[in-house]
Amino acid sequence: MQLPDAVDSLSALAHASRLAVYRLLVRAGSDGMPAGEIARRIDVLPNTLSNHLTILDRAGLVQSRRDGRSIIYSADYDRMRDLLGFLIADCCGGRPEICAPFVGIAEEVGCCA
Amino acid sequence: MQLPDAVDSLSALAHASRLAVYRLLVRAGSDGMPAGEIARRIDVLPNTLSNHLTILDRAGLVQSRRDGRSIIYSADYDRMRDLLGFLIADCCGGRPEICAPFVGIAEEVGCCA
DNA sequence: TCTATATTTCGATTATTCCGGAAATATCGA
DNA sequence: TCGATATTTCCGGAATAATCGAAATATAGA
Repeated sequence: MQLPDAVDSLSALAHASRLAVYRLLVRAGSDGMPAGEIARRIDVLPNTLSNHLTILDRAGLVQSRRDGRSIIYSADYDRMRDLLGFLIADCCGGRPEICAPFVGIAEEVGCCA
Repeated sequence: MQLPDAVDSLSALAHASRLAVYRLLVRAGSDGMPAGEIARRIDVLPNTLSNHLTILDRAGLVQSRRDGRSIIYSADYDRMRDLLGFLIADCCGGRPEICAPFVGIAEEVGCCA
């Protein structure tokens, strides 16, 4: 990942509604969730949500597929891993001790035990 | 970390110059770097950089201390760990397999071996 | 104290983003 | 085909952010 792409992803996530949408989708897993249900849960108008989803999609953070009348959105985990990798990689200027705290952060958070 | 704080941090990083500044600082380690040198390296005017540094500081991502006429800025690693933890924690909706790719990402990136 | 250096603050302009109403598009079932 | 549902697109105004010149503040050294 290059810096401009990282900025795009960070910008997409740097908004209360969009971050809430993204959290919802990563929790929904690969099943994803239709736009309408997202709108109800986050409590935003459908057209406003659509704009937010477009921004997340352009940033590569979510994917979409049509299922009948619904469009199902789901989180792109690869993109998140790339973004985290970019941020974590930044912390190492040849000094492993600096970013040692980041090793195994997933376990520390009580996630993916 | 709560969502509003995460949004603040993400917003602060969602700007090309500020992300570049932050990368510079995490590489500089705890020694930090004076504002003037940052401005030269990133190639932005001192007053513009000062605004960016204020934003990063308010987001809790950097710290500052005075040294003579210079003000030394340094990255706050705890805040970054909290932010990454927040994002990673999001990936686990009771489904450890979803975010398994994030476990040990630091090593994967070739960082902090 | 005076001057130079380092950084910040202020103020104004420009650019960008956010939001919602209205209309358009797509799909399903009758 | 028709009407209902789901979602997107278009467009305008309002709010927010970015940038820079100029002035202000703080420190060091002569």
